[in-house]
Order: sequence, then structure tokens, then C-alpha cells
Amino acid sequence: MPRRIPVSTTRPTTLADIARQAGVSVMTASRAINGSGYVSEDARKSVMHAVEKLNYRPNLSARQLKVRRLDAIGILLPDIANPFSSELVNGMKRVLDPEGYTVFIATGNRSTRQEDASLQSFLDHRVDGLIVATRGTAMGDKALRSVVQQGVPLVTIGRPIHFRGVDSVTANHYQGAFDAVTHLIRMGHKRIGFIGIAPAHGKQLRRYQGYLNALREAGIEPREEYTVGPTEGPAFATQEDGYHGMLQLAQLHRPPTAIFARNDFTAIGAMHAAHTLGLSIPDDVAIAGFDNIPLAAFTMPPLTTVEQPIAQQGEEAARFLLERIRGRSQDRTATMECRLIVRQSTDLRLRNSHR
Amino acid sequence: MPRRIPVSTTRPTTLADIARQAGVSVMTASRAINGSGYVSEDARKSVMHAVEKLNYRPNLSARQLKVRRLDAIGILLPDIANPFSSELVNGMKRVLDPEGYTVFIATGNRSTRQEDASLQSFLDHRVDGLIVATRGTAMGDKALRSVVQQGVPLVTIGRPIHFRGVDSVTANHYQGAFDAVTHLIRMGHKRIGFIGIAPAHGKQLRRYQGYLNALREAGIEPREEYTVGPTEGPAFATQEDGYHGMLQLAQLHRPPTAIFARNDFTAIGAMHAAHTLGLSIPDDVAIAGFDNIPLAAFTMPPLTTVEQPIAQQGEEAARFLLERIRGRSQDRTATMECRLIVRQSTDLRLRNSHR
DNA sequence: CTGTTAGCGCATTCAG
DNA sequence: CTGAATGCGCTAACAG
Repeated sequence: MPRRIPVSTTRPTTLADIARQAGVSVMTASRAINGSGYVSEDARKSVMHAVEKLNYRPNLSARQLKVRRLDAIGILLPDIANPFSSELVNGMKRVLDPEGYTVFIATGNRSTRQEDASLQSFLDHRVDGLIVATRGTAMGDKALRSVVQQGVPLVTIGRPIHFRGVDSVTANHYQGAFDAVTHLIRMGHKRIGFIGIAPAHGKQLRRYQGYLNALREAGIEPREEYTVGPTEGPAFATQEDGYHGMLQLAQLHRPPTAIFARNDFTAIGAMHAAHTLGLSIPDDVAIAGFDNIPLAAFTMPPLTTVEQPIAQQGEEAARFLLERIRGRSQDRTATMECRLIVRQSTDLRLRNSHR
Repeated sequence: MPRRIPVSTTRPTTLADIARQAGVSVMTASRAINGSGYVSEDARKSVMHAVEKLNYRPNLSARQLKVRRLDAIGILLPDIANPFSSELVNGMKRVLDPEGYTVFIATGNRSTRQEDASLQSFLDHRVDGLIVATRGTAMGDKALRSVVQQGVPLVTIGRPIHFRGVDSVTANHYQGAFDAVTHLIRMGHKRIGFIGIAPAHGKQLRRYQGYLNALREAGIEPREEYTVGPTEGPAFATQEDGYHGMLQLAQLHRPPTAIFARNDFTAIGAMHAAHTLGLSIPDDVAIAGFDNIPLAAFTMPPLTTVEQPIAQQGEEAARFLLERIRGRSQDRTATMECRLIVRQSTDLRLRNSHR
């Protein structure tokens, strides 16, 4: 770690400054400011006046050293480029803010190394609790286990956890995918492709399992050549993946008549490829996505997709975390249901709709 | 602020624990761990061993109390739902990480109140510096001014600043918009609409000024009815705004033959409306956006747009901040050039391209 | 109601 | 090379 130079020459005002200015003891000033213990109206007033005048703000590091509480929660996100992260944070803040907790966000940028670094940083700052929404990896799990062992309250989102001491909330991705694919089958499709992951890596992907089982329950045996996608780890699938996946599937002898894409970005890439190939949607190929990103209602045609209750997951995770912080020790898990939203990319009969 | 209950029962290991375990004084342990001062190889080894064994991590709050430095930077973002925020953070981390700084992110959620709260929280935690990328508002400016007065190094991004003591970096939105509209004019358009802001609120919007001046320089007098958009403050314009804006413009007696949208989301909404109205793009109406979000290359047809160097802005801001932290006191400003990317939404002759 | 004492965990003195 | 004393800013605990 490189050398550093002192930050600032002007020291912020301290409680002692306030006490001096207000003509009371440091302790009285503290009490007045925190509203703890009894303080005479006179003393309170002059303290508050000094606070205003000197623009005083408590040094939270000092306070934390004493009370062993930072009143801050760390949130570890896979990245911040998508509406998912945003909604999640909104949900959390909705319950954390009123309780006086500050929320700090860090991202792992889909790199395990960065993820660990961010996590460690939160721990070093002694946050009061952690909400982790990054995708599961072996290395990540090890780090999380150590978090729990250190007694730091932890809640995960959208990530199956294999040890105790953790709460977790997730959406039922399996069911959502199952519903979407069942919808495609009901629309008459029998050859249904999946874009978003290489077949060999699909074991862990619940969306993919939902796809497979929907087919099987309908008596359709999944065909391996109908599954295309990135091979490198369980990464996020992008528009590019969708685009190239669609091109690849279209080259098959008997190409799929419907596509279930791992997420909306992938679906949009696939739609684009379909247009490029002169295929009309949904007549030549129906396409469904997952996540219901805001843009999904604005593609041409509007995209059938699965909506997961994102903000609610954030809220529930935050509630779980608060309970943990307050002493609950049993593990809790919440699974939220997803909702299929049918639009014209799979069903032409529908009216043009943005909902 | 509500009552809280102690966070954890198991105290993290402290330097004293390490010293005891290693059989040295606290000071020697500190020196060994921080690599400061002379420590015998023996002592160093046994300290390091104790660190491993007890899983020691320095308490940063305690350290910060002493050295008055947190080695952390606060980043205030308007929201985290878009690729812009993400790239910005990537750029910053690229320069801040190697210097040993941790980056914490907070969002204002496009609400001045939340923005102030997040800012205050960073200050209360005594971060070493602040990068603010939220949109400018009067109230926000007041808060920032006070930040500067407190001697906290501050850099803003994409936000004109009207007082001294601050560095700022921004893209040349004016020029980018000017180029885009000039391109539309060169493509033969004379009736060009702007979607994304109400005319009365456009004074502060450089993208809008670029639009106006490009028209004027080409000898085209801007027509007020060709500008449509949200009236409530200088908010972010969405797909919905684009959709409704396009519908509105299409109802005019002589509707525009080309649209310059405030950003890509707005442009995509406008494209959707055009499709709905049975207008073909770019034959009936050409559409250009701004930002070059990843999806812009995947719309139908691919969207002409303006790219701003986002990561570079993040990097430059971080560099400025480091210099400030290290003592530079002159103000610096950087303006980055934007780049027009012409795709089929304005020029059919182009090949289908994702670049 | 108010002040004094003590100590949170660490690093900067200053003596060995 | 090492250690003891000191204090960063704040608050819990105990006297007044």
C-alpha cells in the first residue's frame, strides 16, 4: 500500500469545541446531541446553537470505536449497470433508511477477486451487516463462510447458500422459467431453444432447469443442440450472446420455432438477429426473455418476459438483516414468486401494451 | 434515530491480541503489520503468524481516528440503473484501487433529499474525498459548497460548477448534440424535433443548446412545437417520455422528419412509437439518440447516437481527486470530446453493424 | 440534571 | 530494533 499524505489541514469541529462554545461539559453536549439522558432545556439550546454555528458533525469513526456499531450496512452487488441492482437497493433503503442505517454499495464487477476485496473492505470498516447479491462461486462461498464465522450478520439474495448462519431471499427462477416455456408450448411450439448458457454449465442455472423440465413435463425431450450460450463460467449473458446464439440456432437443419432467453438483454440480442435474418417475430420465431427490464415493453415487438419482484426481495433481505442484527439466530429463507408477462413477441393477438 | 442493540457478542481480534499471541508489544505488532519502522525478522514472522492464526484485520475506524485518513473515497451517483454509472465507477476504480483507496458508492435516486443525505453520510464517515456525478440543482450546489468549505477534496462529473475549490470533468454534450443534429441536417432533414425536455427547461441542458445552435447555424429557425418532453425539473428522460413525445410530434400538422432524442432510452421509446404509428425508420422519420448504451446497437434499426467517453471521465475525475488529496489547490477542469456514431436509424445505406 | 473518569483500537511520539 | 506513554473523538458508567 503506497504512502499517503495528510488529507486536510483544517480539522473538523469536535464535541470538545461544541462543549467549550456552549459552556458545558463534553458529556452534556453529547447527551444533548444524541437525545440520550436528561439535559436541561437551557443547556440543550446552547449546545444546539453551537452545533449550528460551528457546523458540527459527529465523527462516526470515533463513535463506532466506542459503541461498536457503525449504523451502516454494506451491499455487495454483481455490478451496477442494470435496473435489477437499482431496484434492489431501492427496496433495501426503503426499510433501512427509516431505521437510521446508512447503505454503502460496492461492486464485484463480476470478478471474484474484486468481490472479495469489496467484501473485505466492508468487514474492515466494521459494517453492522452485509447483504450480498453476487452470483455464487466457490471462492465467494468461502469468503462468506468466514463472514458468518466472524459473527457479522449476512443475508444473500438470489444465491443458494450451503451453510448455516445465513438468511437468504431469492425469486423462484425455476418456476418463472417453467411458466415461460410452458406458455411457449401452449402456443403450439415444440422446438424450443435456450440462449444464454453452454449446456455443460447449466446445472447450476435454475432458469435453465425450469426450461428443461417444462419441456419434459410436456413430453418433449430437450435437444442439446438447442441450447447455446457462453461457456466461460456462470457469467451474465449479454445482447451479444443473444445475437450470436440466435444466428447459431438459425443455422440448424430444423431450427427452433421459439426461443427462451436467459434474460431480456439476451432476448433483445436474439430479436435483433432474427430481424437481421429476415425472420418475423413471433410468426417465424417466438422469443421470450426474463427480468422484465423497462426496455422490454419497448422492443419491436414488445417482449414476453418473466418479472421477478425485485424491490420486494430487497425489502425482505433488509428485514431479515435487521432481525439478525437484533439477535435472531435461526436461519430464514424467502422465495418470491415470479410472474409471466405475455407480450407480442410470443403472442400476436395481444394488443400493443407497455404494461 | 431509533434505539439499537449491540451488534455482535464476539469481539473481533485486536492488535493487543496479536501482540500477546506473538509475544511482542502492541507497537511492534503494528509496525510489522504496516511495514513501518524497523522490525526484526523474528518478530515480524511471529506477528504475521499470529495475524494468520487469529484472522486479524485492523479496525479502520480506530486507525482513522489516529491518522485522520480513511483511505476511502465516496462516489455519489444519480442512480445505478444504467451503464453510465457502471462505466464511470470502473474508470475510477482503475485509478483508485492501485493507490489503496476503497470506493464506496451511494445514490441520490434523483431526489435532492436523498442526495444530501448520502453526501452527509460520506462526510460523517470522514471519507478522504468525494466524486459527485449527480445532476446539478440549487440545493445540491449549496451542499457541495459546504463540502468544499470543510476542506474535503471534491470533483464533479458532468455538472457545471459555479464556485471555486472544485475540479470537474465533463463531456462536451453541446458539441455531441451539435454534431448529431448537423448530421441529420446533412441527411437532408429540415424539420427536426427534440424529445426529452420541455422548451422552458432547456436553458440548462447542453444537449438541447447544441440542438438549437446546429439548427441556427444551418439557417433553420427552431420551432417551439418541435420540442417536447417532461416539464418537471431537469430529470432524466425515459422510454415513456420518448414514446409519448413521438406521439405528440406526429400529431402536428407538419411533423418533424427527424428526431434528436435527449438520450438513448428516450430514442428507443420514440422508435417504438414510430413503429406503432406505422412510420418506418429512417424513411418516414430518422431518429438519433445520445449515450450509446449497449442496447443502442441492437434496436431495429440500430440507433444512431453520440458516444461519450465515460470510463475516461471516471479516470480523470479520480486522478484529479488524488491530486487534490495530495495537496494541489488550483482548480482543474477537463472536457472530453464526444463521438457521433451513425447507424441505420438515420442512414439506411449503412451496413448492419454492432459497433 | 451535570461532570469526571476511563477506555474503545490504533499509531505517533519519545526513550531506551 | 523495541516498548511505554499518550491521545485521536466519543460515550458508558459512575458519581455528584
